[in-house]
Amino acid sequence: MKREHVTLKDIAKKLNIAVSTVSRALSDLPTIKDETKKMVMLAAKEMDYHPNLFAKSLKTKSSNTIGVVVPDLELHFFSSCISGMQKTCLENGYNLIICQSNESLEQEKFNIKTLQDSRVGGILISLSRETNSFEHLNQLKEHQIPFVYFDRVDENGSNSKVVINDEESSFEATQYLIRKGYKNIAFLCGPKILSICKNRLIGYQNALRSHQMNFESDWILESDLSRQTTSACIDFYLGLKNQPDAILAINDTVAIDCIRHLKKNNIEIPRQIAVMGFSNSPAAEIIEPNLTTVEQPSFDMGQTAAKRLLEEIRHPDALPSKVFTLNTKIIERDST
Amino acid sequence: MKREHVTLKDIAKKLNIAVSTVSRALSDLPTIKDETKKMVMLAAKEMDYHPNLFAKSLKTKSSNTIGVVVPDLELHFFSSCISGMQKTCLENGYNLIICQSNESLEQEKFNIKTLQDSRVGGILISLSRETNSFEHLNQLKEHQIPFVYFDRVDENGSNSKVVINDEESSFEATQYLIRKGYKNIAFLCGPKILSICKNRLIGYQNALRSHQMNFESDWILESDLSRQTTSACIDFYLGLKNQPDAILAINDTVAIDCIRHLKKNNIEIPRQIAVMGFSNSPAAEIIEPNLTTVEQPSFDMGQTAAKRLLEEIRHPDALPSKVFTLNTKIIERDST
DNA sequence: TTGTATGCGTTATCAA
DNA sequence: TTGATAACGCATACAA
Repeated sequence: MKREHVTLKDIAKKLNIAVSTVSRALSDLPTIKDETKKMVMLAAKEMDYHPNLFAKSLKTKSSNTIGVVVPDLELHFFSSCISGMQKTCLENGYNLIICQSNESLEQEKFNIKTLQDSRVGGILISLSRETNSFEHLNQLKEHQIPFVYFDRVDENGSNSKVVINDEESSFEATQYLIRKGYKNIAFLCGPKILSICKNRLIGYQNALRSHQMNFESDWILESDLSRQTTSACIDFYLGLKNQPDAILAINDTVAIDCIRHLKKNNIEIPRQIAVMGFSNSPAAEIIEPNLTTVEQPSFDMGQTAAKRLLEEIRHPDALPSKVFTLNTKIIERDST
Repeated sequence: MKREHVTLKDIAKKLNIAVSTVSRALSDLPTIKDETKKMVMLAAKEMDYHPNLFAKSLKTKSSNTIGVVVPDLELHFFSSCISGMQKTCLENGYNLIICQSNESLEQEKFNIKTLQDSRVGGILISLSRETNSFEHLNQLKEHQIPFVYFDRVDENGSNSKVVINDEESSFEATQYLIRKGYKNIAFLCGPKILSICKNRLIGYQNALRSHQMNFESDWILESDLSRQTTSACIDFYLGLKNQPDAILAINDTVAIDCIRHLKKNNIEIPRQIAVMGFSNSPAAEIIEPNLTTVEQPSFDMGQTAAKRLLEEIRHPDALPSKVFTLNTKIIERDST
């Protein structure tokens, strides 16, 4: 059973009125008689009318979809952000087109191009760990496509961003460990090209300094976030003569890999070495010992970023860019 | 710096040829001189031409996006499926619009309507646990919108589906437990409205029967997949005089909640009670003891579903529906 | 308050 | 091999 889509024309024909009248009625414009409006509404419902969004977009030069680019959809942090975005977008009649960069700059460029071709109204992006140039993003401005960074941002870019205060959160996490009595606190960092990593490292260093703590440059290691590298870092720590008694990891994934590898080496946690993470993913509650971590409001982050982007879409070039800094909270569990 | 989009017209004007010629050149149609084709291609690249997909879709009545509806984006199983879909879609020049039903039928209906309004070329869907009617899906056929089920399917629907053999996988999982020497094997099921739950239950029952095992109806419980309910089910098992010595759970989430609650009650796993799950999520490797589970090829499932949908989009009403049954594998770990 | 006419950027049909 | 022109479905300026 074939059935063509019902159009404004069909409704107009049936009611013997003009297409423009139908359009006005359905767009809820003021210049229309209440009676005809009701009539049109009724007919539209009866005939199962669905507006053709392509025609609408073609005409108005604005679409009802926004694009998202995340490094890895399977990481809970990002799927939770997306979940938040999805909610606000749906509430506002927008759709989400989702892309993954797989941590590759090349792929990220391609994603942006695809979204651009799809004429999205705006873009939400969290950078890949390879992203060291921003031309593919900044050219969006020339095309009048607003975009908002979240979590992994271009610090020097003039765009709106939604972040946590990485430096401060990391400072507080480190301070928490210091107050717990740990003396040799290591920092297992991620790719320093990412602002979140760079800033968390700074927060860690500032905390140590302001509490006049021991410090060894060997305690600062950089993992590429893979399990192998993290394990290798742990092995390195264990081989040190001045072994750390606590490890602050760049995120929960790395922290959990730490715990697993430490346990494999029969290190007791937290008695011999404590471990702390970043993000408060569901896995943090599952690993044993349960992971002490800095909670990042991922769902909220997604919502905030989406809300802001929608505003920028609605007020083109009227809005100065803005940085939203969300609060974090230390969740104390058994790994410290 | 404002910049309007470059259109076919702009290229035509610059080269002093007709719009239709430009269109033909860029569409790689045969009826065109090689020379002009090259000329147009060059100009298009130089002028940074991006086709307007809205106009294209409006004209051709087909869009390059497909929709996905999942119950919960934050569950790793689903985000992994989506990751697979994303890959094949991207390779084929399609975009993904993603919706969450949040396990609500009402929301699922709304999602379908939204996707329909967006004129997606097709839909990939895994049902909510509330979905007991399929009118909102079957009406898609009248609108010529193909859709493919994955994982949580309508068994009686005549659509293509991508599934695992739930009955057989569950039979084998149960048999595995039997061969391990467990005598009192319980089955902690999910909402039986879902075919996956119903069929896994059948597989479990068949396995017990064909091995002439003990069986108590009290051993079959139904969780709504929430942590509280699962804990309550465990409490119920522990209160039984004929206590189970192994629990086969409907999925990893439930299995992990089982383990956590059993440990809270100082039950040793697997010595006193063994636990087994379904899915092989990352958390299965993190929980202690590591969870024995049935691996479901989620990424592959997403790819297979997407590939099939694309075929159905390309050959409207030419294809008979097809069921893809993917293989599972028991991953033996320490919880059994 | 309503109708007429035009154009958004494509593709497709027909002549040339 | 190319060009002129008509649609696709909608919104909107303008006329009535």
